[in-house]
Amino acid sequence: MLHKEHLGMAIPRRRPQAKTDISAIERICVEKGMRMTEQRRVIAQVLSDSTDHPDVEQVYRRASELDSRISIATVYRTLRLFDEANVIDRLEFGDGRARYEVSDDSSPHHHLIDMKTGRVLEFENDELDKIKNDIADKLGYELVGHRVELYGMPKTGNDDT
Amino acid sequence: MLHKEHLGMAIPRRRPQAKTDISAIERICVEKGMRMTEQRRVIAQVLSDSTDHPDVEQVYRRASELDSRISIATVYRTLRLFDEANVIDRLEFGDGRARYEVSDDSSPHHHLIDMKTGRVLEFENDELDKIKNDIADKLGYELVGHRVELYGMPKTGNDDT
DNA sequence: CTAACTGCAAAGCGTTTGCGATGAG
DNA sequence: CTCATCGCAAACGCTTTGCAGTTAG
Repeated sequence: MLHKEHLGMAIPRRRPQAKTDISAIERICVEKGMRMTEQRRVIAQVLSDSTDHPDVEQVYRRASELDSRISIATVYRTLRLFDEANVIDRLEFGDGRARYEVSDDSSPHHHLIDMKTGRVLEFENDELDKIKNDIADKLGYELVGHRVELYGMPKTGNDDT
Repeated sequence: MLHKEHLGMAIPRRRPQAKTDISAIERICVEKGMRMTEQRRVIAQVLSDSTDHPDVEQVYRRASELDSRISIATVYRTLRLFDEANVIDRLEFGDGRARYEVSDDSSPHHHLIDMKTGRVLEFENDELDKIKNDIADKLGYELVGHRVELYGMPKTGNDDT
């Protein structure tokens, strides 16, 4: 999993956020006229409790621990639903399966994938965000989405799990 | 939430590159002790002639036109081979299938996907490349790969070339 | 009560692979 | 000749979906 980072630079770790997310998700479900089933509540719980970037299988396993009545089909359906409602973000790190994280518009970030351990680090960089927008603008586009992923090998001296 | 639908026909928008690519690919094949079969030659030809970012199906179709004896399994195998030999780059724009382009170390670039037409624009940005490296470095990593994709909607007044 | 939702199992889709046949070196 | 490579079709891994039963509102 993701532990505290050792480098004190501008490396915002993921906020150990409170259950506000769950109610946020529930609120949006209600707003969109969706039914708040036990399964959705559990999956929302799992997502907001996760500090990593779980794939479907992982969400399924974590949800099953809380409530064994959940099927993986429902996990797939629910994750897609939440993604479309912009409550969570679907990530793809190139290994074929999707990963998810709770959306957080207030602190947009990107990912660096540790090619040795598979760990995923998050980082923010305002300059990068600015350049992205400038480029899109210069090309005549309004930026509606983006994907910035860095893949790196830990430098020697970098203690890793 | 990045779901693109019609990325089907990306319009050519790549700098015209010389056929030197073919010999470059052949050279590398030989260097690595691989056999230069007719199939590989044809696929290399297709790739270096492509100015867009064809997916496997498209490479298969274009190759078939040049030589009908090619099977899609060979296209998959060859593309993977070329990718591993770093002759071509595998791209993923989020629609589930892989796309390919001939590598060009001399002018690293990124992609902006037109969400309206599916067209893929390429752009270079040294500052962006520098920031990427700085971030990886600061996090304790050596950058071994990256993926920067922008998704944009054409601004009004954008002359769709 | 009834439309939305779920579980299950089957299907879908892009990609990979086992195997016997083929051909490059 | 011999082994890398090929074509074919079956298998694979992740994801979606049709259907009949369940449940939130």
